[in-house]
Amino acid sequence: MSEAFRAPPGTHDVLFPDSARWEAVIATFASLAHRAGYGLVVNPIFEDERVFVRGIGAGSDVASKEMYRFEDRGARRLALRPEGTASVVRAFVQHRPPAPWKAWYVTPAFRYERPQAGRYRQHHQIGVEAIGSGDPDLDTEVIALAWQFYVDVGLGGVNLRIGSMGDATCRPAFERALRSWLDANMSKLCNEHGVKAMANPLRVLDCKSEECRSATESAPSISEALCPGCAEHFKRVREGLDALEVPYVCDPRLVRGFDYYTRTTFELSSPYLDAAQNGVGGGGRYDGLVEALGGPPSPAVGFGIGIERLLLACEAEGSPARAARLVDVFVVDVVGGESARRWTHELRLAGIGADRAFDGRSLKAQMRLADRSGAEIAVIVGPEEKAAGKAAIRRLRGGGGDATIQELVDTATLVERVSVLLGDISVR
RNA sequence: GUGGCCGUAGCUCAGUUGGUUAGAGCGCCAGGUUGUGGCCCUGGAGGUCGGGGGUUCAAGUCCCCUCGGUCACCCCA
Repeated sequence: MSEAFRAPPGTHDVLFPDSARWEAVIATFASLAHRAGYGLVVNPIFEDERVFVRGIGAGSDVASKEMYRFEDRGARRLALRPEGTASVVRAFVQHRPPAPWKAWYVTPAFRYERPQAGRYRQHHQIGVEAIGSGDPDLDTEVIALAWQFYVDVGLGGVNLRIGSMGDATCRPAFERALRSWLDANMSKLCNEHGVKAMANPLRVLDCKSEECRSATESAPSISEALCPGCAEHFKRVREGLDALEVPYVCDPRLVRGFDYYTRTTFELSSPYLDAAQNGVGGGGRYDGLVEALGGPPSPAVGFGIGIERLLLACEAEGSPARAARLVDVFVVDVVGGESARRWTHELRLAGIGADRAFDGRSLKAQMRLADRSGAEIAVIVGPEEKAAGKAAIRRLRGGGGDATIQELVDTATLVERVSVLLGDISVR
């Protein structure tokens, strides 16, 4: 045997039946987004690296040291997408669909970091972007959509925090005020932020250390520095959420990692996960990003949710996983396989999930596989059935005890009979 | 990038102060039941003990190096 390869660090394979939860999560999200008028958008997984750098900010950790960058044979500087929004915005700029353009996506995202629980070099995000409207009701719609999604997948326990980061009118002044306050209070901050504070002053507010927490109690608050326009916008968003009875708390310290955010930001976290990695989704408004990527000035808002984190939270919160089953019928054929080939095909054409054994296995072995497949029904064809043009239909579960129900049917009515039986079972 | 912990069968793990052919449970395959799954019983396949070097009469066990995994810091989904 030659060397057995493994998936690269920070990446992972998801096999059935674990992947069944993925299918369910994506289907739930697709349905919700679709009902709200969001259409699927599929983007390239890599872009001109500047698409990401301009959006998330050259100074951010993600852009400065966590991107997977490479040069292709045409000497283009490319990068694997570290998040979803920038690519969707680039697509808007390129194609100019009628605004507001509402799109949803599911995509891998790549960041070169040291992997640990709940953090991967390739993780997956689902999300929506709504581009071309600054209406606060759109913020409300997007946040309510995110909230409803968690409810639908069985996570009633997530916490929603919202805040406003201001805009070009009021944020620069706030940053100046904060910066000078930090200058004066440098000694009270935790070790790391003593140094880092000047590079990105807003991040200090988001620090989890006790020193920074208590020190910044008296720091200037963005909520008091908002210009009238931003304050009004934020108020309207809160009113909208109140009206829809979406539970949230205002957090003036909420600071998101990417530079493109303006006005509304929000984050969802699970109290069942460790604090360091408890963020299960987040988003906000990014009114300047479209223009930064070469489009017309277009306000926009969106959010992204990490699928792996979401599933961790589901597990931690104990939301029940439904038993994963692929097929309803298993065809057992001990006379050569011709019947297995035919009946699996016919059943599938009739819309019934069907599987079979290969490699000419014994009856016992095939029955074992039938049981393990999770199928409700085994269709059995042996020499006697074959000669008589019939097939045995055996109930594999639910029947109760040893009194297993089995019947012999003419092959002409096989598919119909199986269909009726499955109908009865699902009704029960 | 920095640090802690851990590498024995597909999985979860035993393996006594170094001492014969390295074990268990689960899973897988087959048989018990020459036409019937689950439960039970029996048997089987599957391991260069992560890799390399060293100490020793003898290394899964001790030492060094290396690779890999995992958790945490940082940051984020």
